[in-house]
Amino acid sequence: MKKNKKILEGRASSINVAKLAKVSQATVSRVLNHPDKVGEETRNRVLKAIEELKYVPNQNARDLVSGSSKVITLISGPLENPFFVDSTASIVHFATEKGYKVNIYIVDDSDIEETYRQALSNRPDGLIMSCIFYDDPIIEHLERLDIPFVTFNRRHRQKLNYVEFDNYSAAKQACHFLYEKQYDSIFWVGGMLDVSTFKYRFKGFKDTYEEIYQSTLNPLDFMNKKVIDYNMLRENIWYWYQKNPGKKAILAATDSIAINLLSLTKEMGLSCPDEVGIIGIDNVELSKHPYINLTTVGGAQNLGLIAIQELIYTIEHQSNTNIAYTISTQIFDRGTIK
Amino acid sequence: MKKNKKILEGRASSINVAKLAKVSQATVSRVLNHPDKVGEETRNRVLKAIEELKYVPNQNARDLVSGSSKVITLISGPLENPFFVDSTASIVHFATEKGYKVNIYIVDDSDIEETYRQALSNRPDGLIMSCIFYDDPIIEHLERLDIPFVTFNRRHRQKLNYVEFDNYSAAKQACHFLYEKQYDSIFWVGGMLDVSTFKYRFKGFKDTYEEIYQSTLNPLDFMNKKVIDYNMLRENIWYWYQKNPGKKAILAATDSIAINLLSLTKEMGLSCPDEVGIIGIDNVELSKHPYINLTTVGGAQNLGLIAIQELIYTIEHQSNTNIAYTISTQIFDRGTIK
DNA sequence: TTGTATGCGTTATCAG
DNA sequence: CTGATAACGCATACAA
Repeated sequence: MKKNKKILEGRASSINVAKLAKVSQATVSRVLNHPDKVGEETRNRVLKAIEELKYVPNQNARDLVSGSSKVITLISGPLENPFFVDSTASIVHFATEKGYKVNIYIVDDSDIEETYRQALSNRPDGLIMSCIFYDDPIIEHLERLDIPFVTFNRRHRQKLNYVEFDNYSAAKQACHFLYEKQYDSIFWVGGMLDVSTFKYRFKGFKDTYEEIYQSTLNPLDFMNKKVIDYNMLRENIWYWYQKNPGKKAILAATDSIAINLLSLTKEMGLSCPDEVGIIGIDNVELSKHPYINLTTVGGAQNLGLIAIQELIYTIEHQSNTNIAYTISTQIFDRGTIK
Repeated sequence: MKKNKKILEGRASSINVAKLAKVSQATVSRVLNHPDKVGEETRNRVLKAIEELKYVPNQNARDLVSGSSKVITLISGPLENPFFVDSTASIVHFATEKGYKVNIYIVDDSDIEETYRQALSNRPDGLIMSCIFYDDPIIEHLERLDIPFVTFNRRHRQKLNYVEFDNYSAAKQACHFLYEKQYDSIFWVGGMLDVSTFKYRFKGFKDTYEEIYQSTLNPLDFMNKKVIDYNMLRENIWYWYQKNPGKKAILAATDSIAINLLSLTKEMGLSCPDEVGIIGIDNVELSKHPYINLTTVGGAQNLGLIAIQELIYTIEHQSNTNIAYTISTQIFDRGTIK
């Protein structure tokens, strides 16, 4: 008895509504989609039945008919990285605003195959991701599947649908900035070079360094690791710090790394910026907090936001033009470089 | 020509596969779901066709048949609040691990009606949320809809399916801690009392304060606002700071507020903890950063994680028992109280 | 082992 | 203005 009632109340379908309102199921559908094409009286009867049964249309069935799911799949990097906090927030806000649901996956550069498989089986209307490698086979797959996608922060070698900072010149700006501030020695901390972001930021740094400092970059003065081993990093930094006289700064490939470096150096007993300067790239929100107050280089716009805007535009206009944004950057001169 | 090929490649259905493999559609379905019930030779033929057409089953259609969607809807508070960063990360990780997709909505205590409507129309297998009011009509609705749900951080008056801190005693602990540290004057910054978290934390503070300090709480010594107006807050804090002699501290209802207060007081020229102590509640990850180093009271476990674990258990075991966790807390004595 | 037929909850087309 | 009816893509009971 009670169960029966529940079924009718909670999981009511348009057929149940139709019966109650003594109309055909088609009419119920019309009331929802083309109310003006239904007689006033009939409409009210249906509306009342809908209310009474707490009827909620099954979006799955709708999607099946329409062929579109109104789902956008977001494959984000880990939220321990404040960059992805910022981008996730922007993406979810904008997409929701536009009537899309956001399916979120959080990945770690590892175990990503399975994520793609699962994500794609949901037939999202679009895919937005950041975790792509410079030579990633997935791109080919996506093109074949003919599903709109965009990458932000990182891009593929093929320059297909991406929104990125001008990574090369961002690092260049950082390096110039340190030079102008008369730093004598720079230590670089980055990530694996199979990722466009790290690849070009490192290149930008290396080229610029060798140009302005007139010497080739010492292999002991940088670290590019997939997963940063903070014990090893501590040792390397310590060695570099002891060896080099003068004014010293660490250039981190991302704000996330820089913020971790703030911890590390403090723990090592090095005060920032007095004994060692630290500068990042990205200009994440967290860097603006006065207790972090990280000097960094970044853009005025949120890459994730640009990417989702473009993706949705592509979806809704069935546009075929390549999404290609390279956002220029500037220095945000705050407290960790003096 | 090209288009035709694309259609077959990208959006192939089981019927297309069936044709190519010269079997019935049902057999294709069987190959996917019960491979052992299909002849070896037939199976291989189907598998080859699947491969060739890059066939991906349409999850929507599957859901429609099965009635279950493997989707969990997460309605989270804003990611500007680090508490929700932590919980979102835990929830997404765990749910994905268990084979669920996570549909994420980010809300702001306002405009939440529409979110519920949209979220529910997707027929998620479960709902996990934090944004509920103490007297929220949605609870009744959810119960009628018979959809598994759990709230974390906040709970409903009815004590239905929640995971929360012991908010009353958390605030009590904070207040006692300040008393032991010989603070003479305490300013409270919280949120609207129509939310269980703020309601009980404030109550815990007020009761404890009046008990140990032997005086009723001065109306000028606290602020409970829905949206914190930092200009007004600055004035109120300034007034309180000037008026009261002795050792002074601000007790924030959440770490998020406390971390903002770190900014505010710094901007006001008050050094923390020397001129004013600050203590929060929640013990978010960010509070552990040595540059923030916030003294706070919180639990060892992540509320979101407990909640998602319980929710999935409920879904998979069709359990009917009420989820009710009240997690006890402790002081994390760091740098913002001396 | 395999095929046929049916239904899941919608929307849309076509008659009436 | 309204009611049948055919898809949408898949899973499954039932036949063969």
